[in-house]
Amino acid sequence: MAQRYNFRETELKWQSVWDDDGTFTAEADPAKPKYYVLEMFPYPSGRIHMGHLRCYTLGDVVARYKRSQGFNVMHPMGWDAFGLPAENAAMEKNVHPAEWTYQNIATMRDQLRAMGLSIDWSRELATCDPDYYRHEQAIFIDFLEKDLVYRQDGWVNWDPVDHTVLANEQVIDGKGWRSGAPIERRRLAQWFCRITAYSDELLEALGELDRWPQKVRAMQENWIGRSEGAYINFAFTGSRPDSLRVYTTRPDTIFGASFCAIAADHPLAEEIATGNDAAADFIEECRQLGTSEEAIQTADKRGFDTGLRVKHPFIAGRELPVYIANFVLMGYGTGAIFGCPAHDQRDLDFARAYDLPVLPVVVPQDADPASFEVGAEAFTGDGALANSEFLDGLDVEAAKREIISRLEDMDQGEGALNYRLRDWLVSRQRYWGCPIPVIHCETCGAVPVRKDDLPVVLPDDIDFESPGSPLDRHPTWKHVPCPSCGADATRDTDTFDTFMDSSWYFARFCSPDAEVPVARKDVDYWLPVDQYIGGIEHAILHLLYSRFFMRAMRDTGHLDLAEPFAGLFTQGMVNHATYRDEGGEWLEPQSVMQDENGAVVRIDNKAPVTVGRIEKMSKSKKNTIDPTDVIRDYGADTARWFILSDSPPDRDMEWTDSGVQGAFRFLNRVARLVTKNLDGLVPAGHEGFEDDTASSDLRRDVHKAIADVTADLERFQYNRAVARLYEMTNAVATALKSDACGPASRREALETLVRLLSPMMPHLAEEMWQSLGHTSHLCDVSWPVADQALLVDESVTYAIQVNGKLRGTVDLPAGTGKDETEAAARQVPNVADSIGDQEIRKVIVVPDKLVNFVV
RNA sequence: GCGGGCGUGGUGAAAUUGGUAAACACAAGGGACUUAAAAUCCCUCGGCUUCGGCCUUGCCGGUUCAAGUCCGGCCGCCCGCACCA
Repeated sequence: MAQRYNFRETELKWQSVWDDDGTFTAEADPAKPKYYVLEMFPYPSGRIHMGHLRCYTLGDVVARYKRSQGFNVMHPMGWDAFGLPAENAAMEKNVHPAEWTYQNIATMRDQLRAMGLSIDWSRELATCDPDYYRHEQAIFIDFLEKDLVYRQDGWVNWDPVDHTVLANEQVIDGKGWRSGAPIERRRLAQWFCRITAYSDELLEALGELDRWPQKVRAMQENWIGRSEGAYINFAFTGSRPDSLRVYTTRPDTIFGASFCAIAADHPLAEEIATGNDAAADFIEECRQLGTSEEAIQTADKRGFDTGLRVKHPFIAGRELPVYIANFVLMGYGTGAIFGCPAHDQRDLDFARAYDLPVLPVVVPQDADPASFEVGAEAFTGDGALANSEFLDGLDVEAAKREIISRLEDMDQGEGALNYRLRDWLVSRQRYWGCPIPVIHCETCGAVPVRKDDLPVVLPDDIDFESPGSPLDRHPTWKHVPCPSCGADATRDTDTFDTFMDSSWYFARFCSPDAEVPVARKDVDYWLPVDQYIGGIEHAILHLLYSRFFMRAMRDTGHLDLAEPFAGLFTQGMVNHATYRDEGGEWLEPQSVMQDENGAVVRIDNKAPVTVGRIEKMSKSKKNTIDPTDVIRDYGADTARWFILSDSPPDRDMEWTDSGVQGAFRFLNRVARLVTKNLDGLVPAGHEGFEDDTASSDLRRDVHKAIADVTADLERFQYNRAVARLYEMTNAVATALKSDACGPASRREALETLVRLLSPMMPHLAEEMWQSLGHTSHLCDVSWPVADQALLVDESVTYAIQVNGKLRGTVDLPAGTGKDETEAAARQVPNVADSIGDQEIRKVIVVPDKLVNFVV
């Protein structure tokens, strides 16, 4: 009996062949078209998980497929190696962060190698390597000189659990993105990247990223949050010489203004609070108010009358009260607004609470201006201006233009674009990150480290015993002379946000050994990344920062590129059912089984188990499967095949043991199919085919499969490609069972099957290719091309409809004429019955498709 | 509230973008081989049916010879953002 396919031996064999031959080592070659495939590099947390397996399998299919199409493919791998978990491990297990990190990298590299990925390992990098981060420090210094980074004292987001500040993007629902702890506000001097310098460019360019998911583009658009409006300066009454500057998107409603309001953090509010306990109490109250969604939605609109009054810019003698209000945010616009209750819901709620006037100044098209009133809901639609002197009768857009032009003439304001996007805070009070290459001197201020003195290396002897920043506590490291004046000075003891590390690693991959951050000729050849693959969770953070970084690197002369990722694919999550015992404790999938009645029970004591929701694999719910176990038990090809097979790659998928076994069965079936049919083939390399009916039919099936699978791979529809290959395998197996097909057509069928499978199950494909008598390696063989002549069928099945409903089918030779087709359709028995004695009013004939009788 | 997406068998899904709905797989059931099991192979598998067929893509309506697909209105679910002035 035929031996079972030995996946263990075979997979190891081909992995070392590829390795020894340097098969996947890429070299820049301007004569060849390049293709840069990249998956988001992993954080070395300890072991690879199913999300990695899915992501890297998807990327490897792209890489192998493009390679077989003649592209010069670069497919590198590296490690996003700085970050807090290494420090936590240091505290919990008393191991140095570097040691912990490099051990994890070693483990995970082996795990990835076992997947049989077509990776160019010669380009491997780790962001915690001084040879990597010295270049990041150099880039930062260049940014500093171009004013693309700056240091500023201000309110920042403080994570009290991770003991560090966070960027706005890292605060989710008012909580730290890693720790989940409620964020506190602190005043600190910190480094910022001037991402807002590119607000408009980052927004505009989204329109050209046509190979990005619509969803990600929409999310970035919202995040950048462009709005058009105006600044208006309201002069104070009395002797105060300055004015209150507000931002509004509805300057047209100025005649309906009944108050102004400022944020609790507004400088004016702080000024008032000194010497005014009631104001100070109110401000404190606003700060205490939770930032959670629920707190915001249920919070009443509340204000504190400062006693200050401002003058209405267009109505002589009209004065507006100035409140400190809990619904005004310091972080948007100027932190101050004018309130027009009739046309803004928040302003209306506030006006009702404090008994302020509600005067409609825009009336809907079909309403009577004399009687139109606003009740519980503000009117925010378009309409005609009213009660607004010179604006009366204009529509909203025209009124905006008019009022802005008047404000500008009076020098009391101007039209403006405003963005929600804030500058990116990159300082972190942590040890395991890239040191910020700046020295603080009492006389010279913040001075960049001289480039010759780079890298600023992290000290190894570090203590994690007490809280706070380990670098700041280090006895000697921070004490250095000022590079400018030579006096005693101190290093910046903060490190970079790790998103800095990942904002340019894809560029470093192009020239991993260069003495400069990026070698121009290499990035010019390889960038942009043609296909980038990763999780949707980076839709804003990593992807937005990287887009900023390329522009900033462009403007500091490192490269000439704006968009780093021409194509982006966001893969779905890997889910698994969850299990709980009678006590409600989570159980691992390995510890449950089905008993003889089909009920799910514990393996050890047969106690009943509750099967819960199918959820994202997570340690806390214990519903994880270790990819390495699957590879050990079934092989990498099986794991790859299964993860591609069931669900579209961008959708969530469910990992099931039965699905894996199904994939395993298929693999063995392919191996059996090839091995059993080796006898009686023409030799490898034979040209020409038999033209008998059976052989031609087989060849037609084979070439249709080539066309379909190729189209599916092009469009990232790997689940369809898998289904099509199942179908092809069934067809080939059936055809080869009889002796009717000729030896050349049989060889073509088997070889084509193996070639089409190769991007997804590369080891088995190589092995079968060798069994078929080839000395070349399949990964060097070009992708099959479908013979167009074989894609056309000799006969087609027509659908015959009556009034659009299917009533029968008929087989006719391809290209049959309309009249002949209609005549044949009338003969179909059920069709004649359906028509009965009704009059046929119309006949639609779609060539080679269908006939529709309309009665 | 704003933005994006989805809704098809027991399950994951497919439908060449308006042209035979449910391909392919998983699960389930039946059978063959075997002393037995594993492996393998074959058959059935949306609903109803008088076995001729008829009906079926969240709900209602529309366009069309023809709608899972396009348009309008509901209902439900998922994701992102949000007192953003």
